Amino acid sequence: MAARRSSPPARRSGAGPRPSGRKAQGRGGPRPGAGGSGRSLPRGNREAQEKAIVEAAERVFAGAGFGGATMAEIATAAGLPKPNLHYYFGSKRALYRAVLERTLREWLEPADCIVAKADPREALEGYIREKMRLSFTCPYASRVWANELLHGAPELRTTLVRTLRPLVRRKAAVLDRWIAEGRMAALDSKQLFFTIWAATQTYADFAVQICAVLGVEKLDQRAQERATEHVVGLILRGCGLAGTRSSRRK
Amino acid sequence: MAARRSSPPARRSGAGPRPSGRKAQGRGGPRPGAGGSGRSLPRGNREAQEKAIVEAAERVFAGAGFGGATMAEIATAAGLPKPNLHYYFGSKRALYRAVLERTLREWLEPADCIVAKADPREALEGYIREKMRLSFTCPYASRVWANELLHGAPELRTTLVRTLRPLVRRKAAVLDRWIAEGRMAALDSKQLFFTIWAATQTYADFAVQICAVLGVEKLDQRAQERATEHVVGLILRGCGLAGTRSSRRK
DNA sequence: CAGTCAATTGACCAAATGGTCAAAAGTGGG
DNA sequence: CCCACTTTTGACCATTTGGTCAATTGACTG
Repeated sequence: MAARRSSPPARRSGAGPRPSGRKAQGRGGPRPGAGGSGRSLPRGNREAQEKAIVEAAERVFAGAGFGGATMAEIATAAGLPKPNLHYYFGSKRALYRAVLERTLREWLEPADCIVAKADPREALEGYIREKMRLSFTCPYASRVWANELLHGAPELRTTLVRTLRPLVRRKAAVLDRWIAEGRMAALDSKQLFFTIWAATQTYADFAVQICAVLGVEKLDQRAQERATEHVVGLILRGCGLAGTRSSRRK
Repeated sequence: MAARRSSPPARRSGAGPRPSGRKAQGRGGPRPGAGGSGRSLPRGNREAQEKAIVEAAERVFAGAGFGGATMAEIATAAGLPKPNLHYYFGSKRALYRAVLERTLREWLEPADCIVAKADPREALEGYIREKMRLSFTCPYASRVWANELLHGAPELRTTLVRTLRPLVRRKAAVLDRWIAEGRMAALDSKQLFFTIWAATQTYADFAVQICAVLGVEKLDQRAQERATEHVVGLILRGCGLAGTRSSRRK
């Protein structure tokens, strides 16, 4: 755990005067190792590499959690040698944080449609549909996020308080106004967000369970639409916003 | 009585011809080892020990996932030396499975109240309330389960298909009958289960997020009741079961 | 072409971890 | 008290894993 290494990616700066134990000496076998190698990816610039690494990391972290994922696995998934990940991100934790930050953006964005001047039903329906769409199209991001929360959010507890909380406060205020104006049922607006998040992201986070119960290998277009209509319908009705027109498709 | 050993702790199954590497041996010397010791726990019988281990494991697995949890940590949490865990469960995976199996029972039980002869509103309300209660009282179990699903359910995919699926099929049939009889709104009964699970368990799985957004350290009795009334109200309304009487408290 | 700096990579290492052993302690019967 | 059997432990080990380095390659400039 030494090497705190808070320094940014490259920033190699002067030659690390690391005391380096360096006791070493040849282990028993020289280990041919090496083997193959041969470059494979048409490396692009720094940005492209970082993106490739973060995307690979997202998949691996989503599939095994922070503790279960290994840098070697991520490196393989990204098609790069392991030291490369450290070159760009410094440490496993730093890479993990990068993945989480990327996820946060996707997480907050959909709420943009909830504004005072919008129509309550349209705004909420749009929000739910967008959340459902993201659950189906970007399940990895949702899972990484879920995994982090599940384990107590060790990396982003402060982010939750500093970013998510204010956002929810603002959006909840909008809902409260709609409620006060009698435009939707009276309910706890913050809790409503929790329910919407849960109901929509369950299709990304717990997809295996849903597929197992439905007896399918994977949710096809048709099943995704069914699920979306169900969630939209149930929640809108729960909010007293049951549009007369069921608003087929988006 | 040899019978004692009925419960096959390490699955050693008879003369398990475990291929066990059984490599070398003859360590340096006999190693005096066995120094002080000083027992600490008033050990009970086999059953009590296993229970203590599983409970400790549940907490640790919930907090770090399968990959992030370590046997040493679980041993410490259980107040036992590490080899003890292996003596009773054989391996980390086996212990993990034991935890999951324990969780499964809690998971399925609450659905018992959903039977054809029951009143739709009362049955669903009771189910949701029980799920909420479990989320608040046994968050660890829910988190272990969630973590397993999140990572693709490598250990219990078959259990999902063989146990959960049939159960949902039966319960969904009950709901479908109620729907056909016009006793509740027409909706996809299986999807309804997904939504109920998600909406209720989010209070266990993602408690940190909820606490962060609400700006509290922990959900107290009052907050738990608020959350419960919210979920019950929203879903019942969504199912067209809005009891005229809001059914305060249970 | 030499010089400089970013990017790349194979080889290693120290620490952590799942798992194993053999030597104790109990425990109960004869 | 001896014997057979179950439990309990401290000490270890093989392997995995995050992380580091020195050396090398590539691109761009003067």
